[in-house]
Amino acid sequence: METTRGAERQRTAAERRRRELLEAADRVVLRDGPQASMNAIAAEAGITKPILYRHFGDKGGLYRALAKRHTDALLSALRAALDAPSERRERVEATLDTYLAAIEASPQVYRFLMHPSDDSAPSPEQGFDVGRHSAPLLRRLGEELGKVIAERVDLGPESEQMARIWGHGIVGMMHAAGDWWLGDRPCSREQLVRSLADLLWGRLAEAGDLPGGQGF
Amino acid sequence: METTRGAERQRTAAERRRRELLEAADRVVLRDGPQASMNAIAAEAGITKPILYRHFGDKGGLYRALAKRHTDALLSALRAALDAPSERRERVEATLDTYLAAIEASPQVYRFLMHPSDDSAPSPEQGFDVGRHSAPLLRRLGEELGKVIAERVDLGPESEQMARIWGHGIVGMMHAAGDWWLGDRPCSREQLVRSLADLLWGRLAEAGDLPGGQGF
DNA sequence: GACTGTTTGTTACCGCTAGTAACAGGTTTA
DNA sequence: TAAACCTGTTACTAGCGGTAACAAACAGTC
Repeated sequence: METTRGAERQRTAAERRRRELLEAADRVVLRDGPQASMNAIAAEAGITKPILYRHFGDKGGLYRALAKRHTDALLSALRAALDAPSERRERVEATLDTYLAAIEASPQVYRFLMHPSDDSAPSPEQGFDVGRHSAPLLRRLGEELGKVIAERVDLGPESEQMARIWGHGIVGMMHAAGDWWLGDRPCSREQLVRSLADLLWGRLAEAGDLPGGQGF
Repeated sequence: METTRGAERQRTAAERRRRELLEAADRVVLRDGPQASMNAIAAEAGITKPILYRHFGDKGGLYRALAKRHTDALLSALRAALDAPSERRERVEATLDTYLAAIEASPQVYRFLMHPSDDSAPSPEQGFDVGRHSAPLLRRLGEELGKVIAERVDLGPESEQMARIWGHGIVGMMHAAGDWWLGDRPCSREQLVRSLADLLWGRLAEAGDLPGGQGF
């Protein structure tokens, strides 16, 4: 019986095809932005729409598969920075810098991951599904960082909840500052990293009021 | 000559109409989410599409007008909290709480403002216009907060740039944490506010390492 | 070799969207 | 009365995501 070997070969062929399709989709998204159409992606891959739909279900499926690749790559880079053997402050700065370097290196990828023109779920239900349409990458980063903080930092009672809050907060800080910085590039990356680390290190609390007007 | 009085009357009539249309759009967006169609909005207002287009140009124009109303409202609430006469820490907590209370009170509005299903600018150009597709509300909040910090806090040399960075960073922190919190509501608002303020007050730097594994 | 099922691919369509052209009636100005 | 303008309509376009129906190539089975 040739069943198993034939099936095997077909499966690997399908996987290779899928990779090819994802690479074609990647090129189109990098060229046209997140609003790239399924037609354009199919054309780039040299095929027609229904095949794309057979492989990925719907547009959201394709975009999710596409996002997962980039997200995993960024996440492992961040994990490496987070695990470097050095002082806490240095590790924080290295992590911030890794993230900023990544979004600086390929802003199109970043834009796709963060603002995916979100129609991944047409969502007929209208409950309190707020954040679900937000970029899932941010959530994932926030959760990961929260876990790392909970594992390594002593925050007293209710440590775990505070660690999760901080994880999401710090990731949000990094993201918003990076997004703004990437737009009009008002300073060097080093300066941005240092300023954000200073913020996390409590310089806001320490700084004195400026003369004139009420203090902050 | 009746010219001026007639023109006046017509202008105010047009403005009233515009307000009515915006209110109808508001209802639909609150009901259907940010992907509400122009047809649905026109139907809610009791008219047909071309009138909508005559008033607002395109969908982006309508959404921008709609967003401005809510943004202005939120912004003035935040400014009030930021100007309250009390200690810096209290003011920071009040501001965080004001923001979180607002998004808690009407998550649909929040979702519209933050994830506007961004087609406000079809953007034929494909330069480094990254953040432009992000929610403009966050940028505006970040800039405002940066200004406030620069005015009131003494940060030494290069104070202004650091203040802007901090403004965007703090707003991003507030936003990401709020977005996550609104999703699965893992703790009370007070606790969230306190934890974020603690983060800004440098507790991350002060906290000790947890035993086992490398520190953070 | 003939038969059957699965995979890969196509064309041609559906319903929906944003946006527009062209035209009809009412009111103000001259 | 006639010109100008505003408000509103119907009917259309082009493009989108998504699908049904069908054609060919290939596997394994009798």
